[in-house]
Amino acid sequence: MKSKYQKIKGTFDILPPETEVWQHIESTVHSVCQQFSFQEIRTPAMESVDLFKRNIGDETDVSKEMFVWEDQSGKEISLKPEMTAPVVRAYIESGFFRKYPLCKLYYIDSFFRREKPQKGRQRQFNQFGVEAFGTKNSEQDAEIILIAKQILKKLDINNTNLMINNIGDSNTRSKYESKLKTYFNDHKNSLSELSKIRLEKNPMRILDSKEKEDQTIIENAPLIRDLLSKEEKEHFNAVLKHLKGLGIDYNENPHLVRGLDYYNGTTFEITTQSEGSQNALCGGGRYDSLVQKMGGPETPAVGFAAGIERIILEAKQELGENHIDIYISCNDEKYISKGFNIIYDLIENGYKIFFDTNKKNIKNQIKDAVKSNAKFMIAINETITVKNLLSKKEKNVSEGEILAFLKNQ
RNA sequence: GUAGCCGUAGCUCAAUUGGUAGAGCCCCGCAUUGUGGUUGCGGUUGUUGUGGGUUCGAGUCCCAUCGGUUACCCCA
Repeated sequence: MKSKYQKIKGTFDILPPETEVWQHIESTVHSVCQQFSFQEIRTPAMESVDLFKRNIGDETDVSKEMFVWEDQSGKEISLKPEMTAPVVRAYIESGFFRKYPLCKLYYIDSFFRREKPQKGRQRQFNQFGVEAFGTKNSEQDAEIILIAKQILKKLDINNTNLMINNIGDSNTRSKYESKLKTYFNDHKNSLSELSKIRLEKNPMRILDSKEKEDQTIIENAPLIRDLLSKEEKEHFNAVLKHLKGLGIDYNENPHLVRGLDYYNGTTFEITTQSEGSQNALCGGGRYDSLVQKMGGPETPAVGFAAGIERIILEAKQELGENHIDIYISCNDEKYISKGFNIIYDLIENGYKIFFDTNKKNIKNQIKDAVKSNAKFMIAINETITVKNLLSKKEKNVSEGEILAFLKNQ
């Protein structure tokens, strides 16, 4: 029917039976993260807008995609577009850096970005992610990646590609950026129109260019790897060694750079091999300076975030049949309180029931019960009839005999 | 932000060069079947996304708007 109201552009309802897929993913995330003793964190849907502007950049492109408004007191508020900044805010505000010197957190949440919707990209979207605070050590990078891989494995997503890189610290990055700028400037005439614009705005983005004419230039571009310090190289090699030891395949991708300033060191991304431009399932890396920049103590950190919508596109999980144990028919007003007592007993004993509160006639209820895959039907009247819908046998029992009767079936 | 395609019953879709809007599925009821998954009969639902325009006449053409979709830009 034509609805008077419709959902906001770029949002979607998650309806049954598809809800089951979401529940499956969420419970997998909970169980894997908890196996690694990561603890769940939940933060408000909205934050002060500076939390994001200051930390993910004032640059127009990114910040204009936030949902921002002024509340009645004139305060600028934003729906959260990502989770790293809120987690860091909570981490500092709650003093977790003292309580948990090594602090391992995970989340599952909805985020909001005012982008043009397309496949795998909505205005309200869902991610899960993990963040570990308090150590610079390479084994923490590897554990984070292992968790990501393990969750995907538990979800039967195996045709993925792990790309990994080390982008150095902010010094290295700015040196690299100017080197890149010089290099691309020297080849400016062969660059695509698009990349000429990128050259002014964000030269590192050229490395991601899809334009054909850019590819050779990109191949021969200077690599950030060559600018890394000795420690950074050692750290990177150590991470790779851990991954090898775990049997996790990876591709070093020297062109994998993250858009935000706060990243440093290890960066990685897990992509699918399926077609489509939105093929990144999961992205993460180190952000050793963010906690301090946000007013906390110097605290190294590493984490990742993964998009649930895109994972669902990959998971293609079959929906299970919706099994009901017992279909309850209680059509006579006189016996409804008896019916409720029986229902309560059944629930207390772990049965899954469907109570037909719509009072159809018994014949249609039988059809309904069969269609719903119920194993038993209990018709409550003056007598109580328990019917085994598989064997088609039925028996009249007293209220006290129901549980025993069911157990013997 | 830019561009292409699309928008008909709850769902999937049909409607020949513009001529009064249809099918299957689902749902509901009745009957029937070896008184339960069969089969038959009947029934509900649409101002063809919305608003304008052209025309004697528009689902079909034009404009706008909203929404969807795909790609680009961007991507925390």
